[in-house]
Amino acid sequence: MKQEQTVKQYRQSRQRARLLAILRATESHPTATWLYDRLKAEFPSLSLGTVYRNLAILIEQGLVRKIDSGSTFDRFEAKTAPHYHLICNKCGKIIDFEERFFPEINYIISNSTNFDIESHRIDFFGTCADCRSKS
Amino acid sequence: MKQEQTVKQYRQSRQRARLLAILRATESHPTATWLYDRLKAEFPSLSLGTVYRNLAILIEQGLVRKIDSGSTFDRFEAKTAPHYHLICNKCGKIIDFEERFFPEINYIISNSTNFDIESHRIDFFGTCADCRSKS
DNA sequence: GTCCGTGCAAAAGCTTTGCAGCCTT
DNA sequence: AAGGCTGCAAAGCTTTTGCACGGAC
Repeated sequence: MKQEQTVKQYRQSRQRARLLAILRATESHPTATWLYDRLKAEFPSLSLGTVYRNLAILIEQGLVRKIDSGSTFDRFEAKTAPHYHLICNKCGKIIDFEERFFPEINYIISNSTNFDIESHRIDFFGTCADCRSKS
Repeated sequence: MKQEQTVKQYRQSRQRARLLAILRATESHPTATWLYDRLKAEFPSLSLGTVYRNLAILIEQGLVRKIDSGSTFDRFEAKTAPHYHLICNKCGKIIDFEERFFPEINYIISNSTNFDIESHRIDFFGTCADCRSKS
């Protein structure tokens, strides 16, 4: 949350490199613990603190984004093209939706407020196909 | 998060009634602690647990909504007309924006996915007028 | 050699919950 | 009288942090 004024110099770290690789390779939007479990297979002595610290660094570098999914814990994703999220009310799964993007709404809103808009996020809530077929 | 199958019978509670009243009377999007402090003035022996329990009940009744503001703590609002949020990146303030609503995007997205969309939320991020004038 | 990154463990912060007694119905 | 609601305190969970050591540069 805190923003550094000076640009930090980061060293290379195998843990962080792999963390980013895993995040990029997965379709899901993992929690810190999930990433920890996954990474622990490669680094048996890994600690959760390292995962959080590296996630914070990757976020600061703009490579990763934190998602507020409405749960008690955060989810993360590697940042790619702008996209929205479909969040299932039943199972909590998050699905990316990249086919349509509405950049114009930033201007629509900017023009009718004295708020300086830089970005927006849209989350759609409903029921995913899996959960629908189960009921 | 857990959803009850059976419909619960709620009794009246002065604390809950006042909690909702305060939430409806405020323009801000308070945290649980803010509501606690406010309500404690009326109920000196109030406990934070009661605030959380009543917020959960009000949410289940559909009268209150929890907002994921990207902070470490939750914010709440009494549910009214559909609206979006302008969230200030500098001070964290949340401003309601009710002038424009885009119900049609639910259909746009529904039509190009097999996701059953019930609702959406849009949050705009940027800088509020106060913070802009300060810099 | 410097000092960032890591592991370990403790701490922090917000939220939830068990329990006994009170209040609503 | 039954059972939700409350206060109190303890517990729970996710996330953060202090410290000493190892690794990157």
